[in-house]
Amino acid sequence: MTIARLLVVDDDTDMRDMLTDFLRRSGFFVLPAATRSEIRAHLTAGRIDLILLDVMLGDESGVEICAELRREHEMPIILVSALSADHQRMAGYEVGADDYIAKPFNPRLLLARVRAVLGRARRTPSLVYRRSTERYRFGGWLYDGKRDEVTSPAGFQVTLSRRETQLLKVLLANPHIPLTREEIAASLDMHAEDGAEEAETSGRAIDVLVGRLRSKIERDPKVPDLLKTLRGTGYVLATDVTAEEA
Amino acid sequence: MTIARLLVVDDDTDMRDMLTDFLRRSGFFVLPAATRSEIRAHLTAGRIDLILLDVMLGDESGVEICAELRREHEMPIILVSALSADHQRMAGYEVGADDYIAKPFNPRLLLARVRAVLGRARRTPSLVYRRSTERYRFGGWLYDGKRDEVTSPAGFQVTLSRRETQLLKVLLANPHIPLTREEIAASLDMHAEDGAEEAETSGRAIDVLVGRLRSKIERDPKVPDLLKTLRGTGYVLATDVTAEEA
DNA sequence: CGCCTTCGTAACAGCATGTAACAGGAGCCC
DNA sequence: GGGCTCCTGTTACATGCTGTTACGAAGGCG
Repeated sequence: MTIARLLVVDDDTDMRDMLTDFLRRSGFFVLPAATRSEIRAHLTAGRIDLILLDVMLGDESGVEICAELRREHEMPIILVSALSADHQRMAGYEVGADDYIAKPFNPRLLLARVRAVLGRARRTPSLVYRRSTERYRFGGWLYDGKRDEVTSPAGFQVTLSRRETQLLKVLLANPHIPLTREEIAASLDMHAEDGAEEAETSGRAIDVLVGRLRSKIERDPKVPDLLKTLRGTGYVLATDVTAEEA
Repeated sequence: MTIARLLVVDDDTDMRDMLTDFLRRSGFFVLPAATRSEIRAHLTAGRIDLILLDVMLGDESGVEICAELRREHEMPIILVSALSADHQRMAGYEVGADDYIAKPFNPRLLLARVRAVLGRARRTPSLVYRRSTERYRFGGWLYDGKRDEVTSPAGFQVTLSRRETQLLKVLLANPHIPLTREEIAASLDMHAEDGAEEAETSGRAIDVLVGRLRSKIERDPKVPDLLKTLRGTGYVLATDVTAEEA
């Protein structure tokens, strides 16, 4: 996970400072802004992951600015406002806001929303559409879905077993997205329904499977940690994935 | 099997996120949508293999949308609804839905239906999942956010554990800004809420963690005190941080 | 200087993970 | 069928990570 860069937009100095301070102390990189032109300046200057936008910006309407930003940029926007009436909330969502928080808000709640929106956005990959079969390139490796073969960065062919192939596919479909063991197991139709109880099987099957895939796919020390372990959680494919022309 | 692309349409954020998340973790590529216009946008932008459509879309009727989509597109549609009465089920089928699932539904069942419906025509995608790299330079050190590695001023690589990495990120995001132990702990999702009481845990976890990070990062006596202690308060990263392009 | 608080850190215990070894099963060839 | 090979889940053990504890050092204050 990279460090998220937030843009806090509010023309009220106190509120802006409070928000900025709070979010900084919560581990975010925060840029404060008060006007439309400052927003533009920051957007031009560097990457922004999320905009916290006050609905009342002096004479300007945050909702309008939100709509405007939405037309030109992709990053998520959270609207902040003292107006919490439902129709106003709807107005926010309709112009494309990812969330709408009413003041005064619980700091914990704000954090939760920010993280939720960031998480959601992180899961929306940027796409490039082309025509192709299904060959995926990831971290130098090539997976050919038609032949069920994997080619190493050096050009060596590696044969994967059924389980290993299934696992790789699930990972390729979810790059950068953490997957728990349970989710992986479900995707592979492992430890099917045990009637009612979540028998949790002997659990370690996924670990061993991941280990086996690693031993075949991560031999190259130049591209390590393709498959990262998330302690207490599961695993992630920590590399970009590209689909290729056949 | 290619990776299927699903469009999940529901105006209820929670339900939509739940569905999206579940299907993604089951190996599908999922695009979420909440409104009629979002549906159109996604359909225009790229291939969709299956649409999961909620019957109640705010003011709009999912059934109507379904009929409309059917007139213009060929892809299969599964209607999802809290209304399970037979006549409504029939209304769904009559407008051309390929299946009709009543909420609340068994996730396994949903998966089975989706896979069944997908067991028909399919094309092939091409997509790119990208992720920006982040590198930060601080006090001679370099942190590579993509590889989670730290390089010393002398050029030696240092491996950080998960917690150490998290801590470093929070510090990098807040250079020169004092952070209390509580703030750090919150950022690391430590000692979550203990129900009601702020149990304060045994407290010293952060101290120990800081110590461990120091032992790895401050070995160079030429650049001491990167990580300063604020007695009675917390810690500060006492150096400038520069973000680098990948 | 004496007392109390805060901090640094070594040692420890619990636990999650990596992995080698094993055993049952499916497919295959003779 | 018998024997072989590969695949796959289980088990057992080694390793590394993480929070806790304990104790001594350092800081603060009268």
